[in-house]
Amino acid sequence: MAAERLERDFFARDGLTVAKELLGKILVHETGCGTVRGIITEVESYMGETDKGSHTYGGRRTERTEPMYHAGGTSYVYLIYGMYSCMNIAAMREGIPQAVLLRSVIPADEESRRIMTALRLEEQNRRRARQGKAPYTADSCPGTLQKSLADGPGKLCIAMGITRADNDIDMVKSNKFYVTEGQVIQASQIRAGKRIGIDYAEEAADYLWRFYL
DNA sequence: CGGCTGATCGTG
DNA sequence: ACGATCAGCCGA
Repeated sequence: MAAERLERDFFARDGLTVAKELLGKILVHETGCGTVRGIITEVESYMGETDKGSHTYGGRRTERTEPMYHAGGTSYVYLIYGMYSCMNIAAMREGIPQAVLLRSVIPADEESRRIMTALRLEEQNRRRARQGKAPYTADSCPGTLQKSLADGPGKLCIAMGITRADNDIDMVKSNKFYVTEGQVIQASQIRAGKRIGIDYAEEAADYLWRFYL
């Protein structure tokens, strides 16, 4: 019944190939609230030390970027803007820091939808508590919260319960955090666009290295 | 549009 | 040690 897990050879390819191939695959995370499965619908490629948009541009191999230098299939989860996590999967092999940023998923089944909604509601209510506002209930929350569950890298991590505790995990070996086969995607279903949020990357900001269904 | 938020990393 | 920077999200 359970779909087949992606192995090392899948991830041990270049970052553009791995990114496009990840579309339609299923990200699986076992959380305290249950197992969440998300169909990957939007990704971006970060192509290593020569890519001005990458954290590893110019060979910045630091404690933070270390997971990108690890074997293809290694998770790279980092904190952005002081409040959100972003989830990447390393491509290629040890020493070559290419990676794929996961930007958007949709729930793969009803159970996953339930968990994602609960996790997003929980996060939203933490915000409301800081603002001194009454918490939402499942019924009183804005409809957009239900419809835009995990469409953005920060929201994806919230909805799938991904935190920095999930950083530098070998997703080929882990039993709690991995990727499986999913939908068959035709090349004609894949759109490409500019990567988001890297205005500082000069000409690299215009490369069409974002892929989505 | 601006505010939120804190780890990270280059610079002194 | 310090401070600018950020591969986002939300609400006005």
